Amino acid sequence: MTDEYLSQLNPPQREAVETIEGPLLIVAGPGSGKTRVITNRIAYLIQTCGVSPYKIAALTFTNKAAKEMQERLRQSLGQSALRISASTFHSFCSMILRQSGDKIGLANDFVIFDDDDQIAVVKRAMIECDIDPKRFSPRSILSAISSSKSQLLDVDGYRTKKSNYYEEIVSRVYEKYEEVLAQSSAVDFDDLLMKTYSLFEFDKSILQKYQDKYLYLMVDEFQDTNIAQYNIAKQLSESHKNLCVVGDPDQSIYSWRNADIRNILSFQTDYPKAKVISLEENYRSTKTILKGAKSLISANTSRVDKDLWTNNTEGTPIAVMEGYNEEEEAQLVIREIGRISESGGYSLGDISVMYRVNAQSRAFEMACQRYGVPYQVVGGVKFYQRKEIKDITAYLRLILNTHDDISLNRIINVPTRGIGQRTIDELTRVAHDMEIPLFEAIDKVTSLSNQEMDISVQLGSRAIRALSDFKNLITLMSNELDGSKLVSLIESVLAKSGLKKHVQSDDQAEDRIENIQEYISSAAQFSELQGRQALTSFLESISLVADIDSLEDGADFLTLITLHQAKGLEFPVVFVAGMEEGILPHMRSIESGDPSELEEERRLFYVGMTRAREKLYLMRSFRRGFRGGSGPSAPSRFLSEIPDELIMIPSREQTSPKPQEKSPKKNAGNQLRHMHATPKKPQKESFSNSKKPKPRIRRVVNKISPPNSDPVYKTGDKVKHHSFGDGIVLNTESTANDVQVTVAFKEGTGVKKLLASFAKLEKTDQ
DNA sequence: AATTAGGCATTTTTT
DNA sequence: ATGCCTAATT
Repeated sequence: MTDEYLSQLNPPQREAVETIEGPLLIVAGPGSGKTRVITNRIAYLIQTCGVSPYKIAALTFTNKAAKEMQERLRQSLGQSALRISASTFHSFCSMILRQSGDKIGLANDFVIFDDDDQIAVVKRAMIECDIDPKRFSPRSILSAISSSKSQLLDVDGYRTKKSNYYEEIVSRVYEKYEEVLAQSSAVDFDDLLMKTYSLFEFDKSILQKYQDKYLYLMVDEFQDTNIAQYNIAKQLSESHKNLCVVGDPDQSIYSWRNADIRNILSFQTDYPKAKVISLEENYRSTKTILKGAKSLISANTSRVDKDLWTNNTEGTPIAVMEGYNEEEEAQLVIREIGRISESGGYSLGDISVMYRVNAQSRAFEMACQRYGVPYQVVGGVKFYQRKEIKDITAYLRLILNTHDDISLNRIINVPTRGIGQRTIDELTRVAHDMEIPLFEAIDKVTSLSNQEMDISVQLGSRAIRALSDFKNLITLMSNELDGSKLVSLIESVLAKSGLKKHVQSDDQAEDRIENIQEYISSAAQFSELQGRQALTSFLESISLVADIDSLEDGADFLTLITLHQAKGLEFPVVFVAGMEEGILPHMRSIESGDPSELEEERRLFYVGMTRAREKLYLMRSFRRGFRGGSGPSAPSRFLSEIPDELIMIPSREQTSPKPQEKSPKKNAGNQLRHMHATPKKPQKESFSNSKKPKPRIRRVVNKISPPNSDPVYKTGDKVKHHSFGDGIVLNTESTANDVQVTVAFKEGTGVKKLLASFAKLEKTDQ
C-alpha cells in the first residue's frame, strides 16, 4: 500500500517524498501538488520509515493550512495523525514559551498584544520619551521595531547599529516599548519568535530537548519566512539536519512583513549539501492560464526561471473586462457569474473574486446584496478588531492580568463612568512616578492620603469615587475567575461592566450583539479547561487566528478575498478585480521607486492568476472612487505583459446593456434565479437611502430561507453537518426569518451557531 | 470636568 | 466613508 500512494506521484514528487534525511529544498511551482507531497512525505516517514508521529513538526503559515494538513493526514493515516505537530510558527513558538519561557523570565500566562495594542504601546513609549507622536508616526516607528525584531536585533543590538537621527529616535522608543511590554507581562507577535530564539540560545539544554522531540522538521511557504523563523528552524534541526523547506520564490508576497526571500539562498549556502527538487508540472490550471502567468512573471528580472508545464487542456481565453466604475465592474462580475453558472454548470462555491485591497470588497458586497448572491468576505474589518470585541477582550485581559495597562486604558471609561482624560492623565503620572502599574495606582490613590504616598495627587473626590468603583468592579470580576466557567465569566463581565447595555444602545446594536454571541460561542470551546487556564488559552487563540481560518470551503458562497489571503487556495473560476495602475500595482509600490516593490506586486498578481483552474477574468474599471471623489484609472501595466493571443475582450453588448441602466435587478434576477439566490427581503435599494448604513461584517452571508423546508430542531437532537460532522443541538433561537441553531460538534470543531436554512443539517436519530 | 459634536486627515497587504 | 483630535456644551 506504500507503493500505491507512491505510484500516484510524478518522479520529482516521489523523490521529494522519499528524501527524508538531511536538508531538502523543494521548489514548488503553483499547482504542482505541493500539499500532496508534504502529506505523502509525512505518511511515508510514519508508515514506511517507522518514525513516530510525535517526532514530526510541520510549520505552516496559517492555521487553516495547518488544519488542512492535519485533516489530510487523518484521512490517510487515521487518528495517529493528530500526534503530528502541525501549526504556525507563531503558535508553535507560543507553546514553547509557555512551557519554558520562565527560563528567560517570561511569565507563562503572558498575553499577546496585537497590532492595535502595539500602536498604543508605541504611543505611550513615545510620550514617556518626550517624543511628539505627531512629528514621528507611531506606525512607522512600530514597523521599524518590528522589522528589527524579525531580524533578531534586540534593543542593544539596534542601539549599536543605529546610524542616523531617525534611528536614534526609534532606538529610544524601542527601549521604552520593551519596558512597557514587560511591565504588562505581554509579548508582541515578533517576540514570540525572537524570544524563542533567544531562549534556545540562552539555554542549550532546552534547545536540545526540543531537538530530540522534533526529529523531522518541515517548513511550508518558506519564501515567506523571516530571518527569525529561519533561524529557529535552523536551531531546531542543528543536531539532526532533517530540515525540509518548501517554497516558491515567485510567490513571495510578504516582504513588507519582513519575510526575507534571501532565506532560500541562505538555505543553499548554509546547507551546501542540501538536495534541491523542483516541482514543475502544474496540475491545476489550463494551458492558457499557465502560459499567461508564466509570461507575466518572466517580466521580473531578479528571479530564477522555472519550466512550468501542464498536461491540462488549452481551456478558454483569459477574459479582460472593463466597467465604467467600480459598481459596474462588480455588476459585470455578478452577471458573468450568472451566465457561467447557467451555461457552464459552475456553482458559487467554485468562484472567487480577488482584489488588492480590502476596500475593494465593498462594491462587490453591495452588488451581491442587491442581486441576492450569497457570499463570504474573508478578512475585511477583522472580527477580533471590532470595537465591541476588543472592549470585552480588554476586560478579560485586565482581570487575568492587572498589570496590563494598555487594556486598562482602553476600558477604564467604557462605558463612560465619569473617568475623563484629566483623571487618567493624573493617574498615569502617579503610576509613572511610583513605578507601578495603573491598576495599582488606582488602588493607592483611592485608599491612601497624599502624605501616606509622599507624592501629591491632584484629584477631586468625584474622580476618586469613580476610580474606586472601577477598582471594585475589576476586583469583583477577578474573584469570579477561578470559580466559574469561561462562558459565564464573560457573560458576567458583560453585565457587570455595563458593556452589555452600552452595546445594546449602540445604533448598530443588532450586529454588535451578534458578534458578541459569536465571541461567546468560540469561548465555549474552552469549557473543558478551568478558570485561568481557560481564559489564557482562549485569549491566546483569539490573538493567533487569522480571518482566512474561518473560510468555509464546501459551502455554496461566492468568495471575496484579497490576493494575499488567496495564497494557497484554488478555484475553478477566478476574477481578479481592479487591474489598474495604482491598485495593482499598488500606488505605494509605484511611488516608492523601488523596482523590487513592483516585482512583488507582479508576484502578487501571479499568485492571483495561478489560483484559477479553468476560467480567469481580469476586471478593471475606467473610473475609480478615491478618497471620496473619483478619477480616471489607467489599465494596469501587468495586462500588457500577458500575450494578446491568450486574451479575449468580450463585447460590451453581451454583458452590459447600459452603464446607467436604472433597474438591472430584473435582468440579473432572471439570470440568477437558479442559484437559489432570491433577494433578501424587499431590501433592494435600502442600502442606499437607509440612515442606518449596513455595517461591514466579517463574514456576511445573505440570510436567505428556502421556502418552508426547514426541519425543526430542538435541544438534544443529534445532527450531522457536511463539513463539521456529528453534533448535538444545544439551543435554538428564532430570528426574523430564520432559526439559529447552536450545535456542539465532535472532533475539535467545538460549538458553532448556525442558521438552519443554510447549515443543511441532517438529523441523525438515536 | 466629562461628554459630545463637528472638523481633519486617512487607508496595503497580516501572523 | 472612518477614526482621531479640538472646540463647544452640559
